[in-house]
This record gives sequence, C-alpha cells and structure tokens, in this order.
Amino acid sequence: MAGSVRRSRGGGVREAKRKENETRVLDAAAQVFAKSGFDGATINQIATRADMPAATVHYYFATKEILYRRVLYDIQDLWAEPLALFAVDAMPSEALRAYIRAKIMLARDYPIQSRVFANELLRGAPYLEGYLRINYNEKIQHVWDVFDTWMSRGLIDPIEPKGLMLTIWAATQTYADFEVQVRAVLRKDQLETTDYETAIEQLSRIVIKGIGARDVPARRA
Amino acid sequence: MAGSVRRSRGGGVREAKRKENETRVLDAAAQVFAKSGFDGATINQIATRADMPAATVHYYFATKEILYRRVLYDIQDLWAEPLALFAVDAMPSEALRAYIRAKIMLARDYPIQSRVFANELLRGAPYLEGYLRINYNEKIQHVWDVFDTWMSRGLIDPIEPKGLMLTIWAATQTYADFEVQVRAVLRKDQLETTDYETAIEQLSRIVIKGIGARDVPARRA
DNA sequence: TGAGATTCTGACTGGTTCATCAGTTTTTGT
DNA sequence: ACAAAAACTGATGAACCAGTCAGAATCTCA
Repeated sequence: MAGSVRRSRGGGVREAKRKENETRVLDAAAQVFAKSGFDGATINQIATRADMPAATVHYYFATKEILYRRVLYDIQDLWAEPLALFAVDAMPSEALRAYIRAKIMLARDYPIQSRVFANELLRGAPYLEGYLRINYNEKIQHVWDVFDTWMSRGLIDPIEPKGLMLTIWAATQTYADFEVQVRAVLRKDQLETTDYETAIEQLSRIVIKGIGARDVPARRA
Repeated sequence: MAGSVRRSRGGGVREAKRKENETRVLDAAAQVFAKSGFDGATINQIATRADMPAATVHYYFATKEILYRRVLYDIQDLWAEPLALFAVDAMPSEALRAYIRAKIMLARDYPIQSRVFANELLRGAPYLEGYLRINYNEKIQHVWDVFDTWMSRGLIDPIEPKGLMLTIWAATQTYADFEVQVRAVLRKDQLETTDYETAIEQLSRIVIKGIGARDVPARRA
C-alpha cells in the first residue's frame, strides 16, 4: 500500500518527506536495536528517539520484524564493500593494510550498525543465516581465490585464509562492538584519531609480518 | 532473608538442595541472557529452562537485575584466570601460545558465558563498567609489565601490548560470540576439535611471527 | 477551490512483563 | 509426633508490549 507511490514528476515533496521520516525511524531503530537487541528493543523506545508517536512508526514499518530486517539489510552492503580491496594483482601488504584501515574506519564511523550486526550474530543470526550462508559466501569467494593466488606465487606464507580473515574481522570490529572494553584498557574516556591510527598501523604490521607477506616471490619453497 | 542460614551441622541436605537449585537457575539464566541480552530475557524463559515456576525463580533471586549481576559475577574469574600465563620469565612464544590456547578453549567450552559477557559489552557495560575500570585493570597490570620487560630485553619487537591483547581477545572470543559466522565461513554445521586446533596454531603463529618474538635477545636495536 | 489520496495519530485490544504475597507443602530439631 | 522454620507456588496487580483502526489533518492536482 505504501512504497509504490511515485506519481507525477511534480516536486516529489511528499516523497522526500516520506523518505526523510523513514530515515529518521531507521536511524532511531538502529540505535535501539544496537543497545537492546531485537527482543529487548521496543517500538516506543524507537518512536521516542525518532521523536514521533509509536503509531507513526507502525505507519512506516508495519511490524518490528520488518523494521529490523530493513535495518539489517541496509548494513550489509556497507560491510561487504571493502572486500573489493582484495585484488589479485595488488601487493598483499598493500591490500591487507588498506582493508584493515577500511574496516577500522567502518568501526569508527558506523559503530551502531556494527553493533546491530554483532547483536544479530550473537544470538545465532536468526534473521541473517540465509544471507550468511549464501549471499555473503558468494561475495567473499574471490577473496579466498586471491589468497590462494598469493600463496601459489609465494607472496605470503602458506596459511588458512579463512582463519586470517576471521581474525581481522574480529580485531577490527572490536573497536566498535566492544568499544567500552577498548576504552577501559586504554584508560581513555573517548577514542581519538591517533588511537585508531595506532590500531591500524599495529594490526597491519603484525598481520603482514605474521603471514610473511613479501612483494616479490620467495626463492624456493 | 535467605542466605545466612547455616544451622546445626546436620546433613545440610536443605542447603545442598538450595545450592543445586540456585545453580539450575543460574545456568538457565546464562543461556537466556546469552541469547536475548538483559532487556530481551524474561523470567519466564529462565523459569521454563530451569523447569520451575517463575515465582520460584523470584524466590531464589528477587529481581532480574540481581540474577543478571550474579551471572556476570560468576563469569569474571573464569575469564581473567589465563592472564596468569604471562610470567616474566616465560618465553614470549610459549606464553602467547599457551594464552591463545587457553582463550580458545574457554570460547569452546564456555560459549554461553562468553556471549553473556559480549552482550554486556555491546550495550556499553552498564553493569560492568566499575569492574572493567578498576578490578580488571588491576589484574591485568602485570601483563603490561611483562610485555615491557620482554621489549626491554629485546625478546619481541617494540609494540603496543594493549593493542595486541585486544586483538588476541577479539580473535579468540569470536569463536564463541560469533560462532555462527565462523561456521558460515568455514562452511561447517558444527566446529570440530581440528577447527579449534587449527585456529590456535595459526593465530599463535601469526602473532608470534608478527611481533618478532625470539627466544634470545636480538643483537643491537 | 475542492474532491480525493495520503499522512498521521489518539485510543484501544489482547497479551506479556516483573514482581508481590498469601497460603500450602516440606523439612527440621526436639 | 509436632511446632516452627524454610521452601515453594498459584493467583494477582500494575505497567508495558506490538499492533490495529477510525478518523483527523494535510497535501495534491485538476
């Protein structure tokens, strides 16, 4: 009933406002889902945060589940995008450094989205398992291929690429998901640019050195 | 009103049963809190899982918050314990390998506890911030000292120990907290012993090589 | 301008939530 | 065996939950 509107080319003032309100709801919803998870979140909390009556939230998104799925859906592309940084012809050290930087920047700039995702994984990904098993695995296949190529060319040690990527994901997202722990350990009330830069630099260094990444093939094997 | 009982030395049959029931509630609560977080968990779910009426759960733990705090409290020691593996005189490679193994084994054997902890951190650690800022920081101080010693002796590269530990925590706990993601990536319905062993071996190798751990001091600097 | 479509929301429903409490059952020490 | 203490629980209350709906408010376009 709503969604396939798009009438005359007029200003589209109405449509613009609709989109703006939808965004306001989605933003508020992401915050609440991030903090309380799907079960713990309430439409009222979301409505309050979006500064509108609860019934209005339901006008835009019929059910809590639909709203939640929409929030999850909007996050996915954002998260998968940096995978493109793994190109066959890239130098392993450069590709890894760029990827780690991209992921930590995502953690810094989109912590709420990261936490919604984390919350979903934490409870077993009931609304995401399909995506995880099919869609995501397709998008990431080329990364495994790139690692295989690097290994066959002797540009990195023989490793388990999947284990490495799981480590990189965990290490980068910890700066969003478990930021409170990071702050406690670093004894800082707020993370600054230098903290993120230090993290990028050190994690890159350890990973690159740790898998023996070289710019030219190693002699022999 | 309950707790400071301890009458005659009799069998203590009553006390034993009380303790057993408390444990049953705590186990059930951990499972529910792990899946749904504090806000999403309900006393009824916990009661059902513990196979007793909801009012009985309230008899043992007056409020949901008290029960939650107790679950959190019981987890803390378990998680901090392996930190003792960092001894000044240990070889960096051995200490790190042993710690990584211990943490991954915790992730394998106590995934529910790990998820409760993760859930708490995700929502900003409202019930744990005190512990995190004070108690935990005390327990971990000696680890920073050990790393400093290792660096001053030239046994490892100059690094940021805090960043390294955050990475190790994230990488190991991902096998508990985000197990569904690990399984999806590895394309396995269930993780087996070899999967954990592979993870331990590879993470250890990358970290040890990545920070340039040596058994004898490096010449010069 | 005005008829019709769209947007918005207060009021409501049926169900669930945490927690209480009166009262029953079980255990205990004598 | 029995009185007192402890353990347990069904019934209940007040608050809150997701979602519905009738109708008011607003906008659109001829």
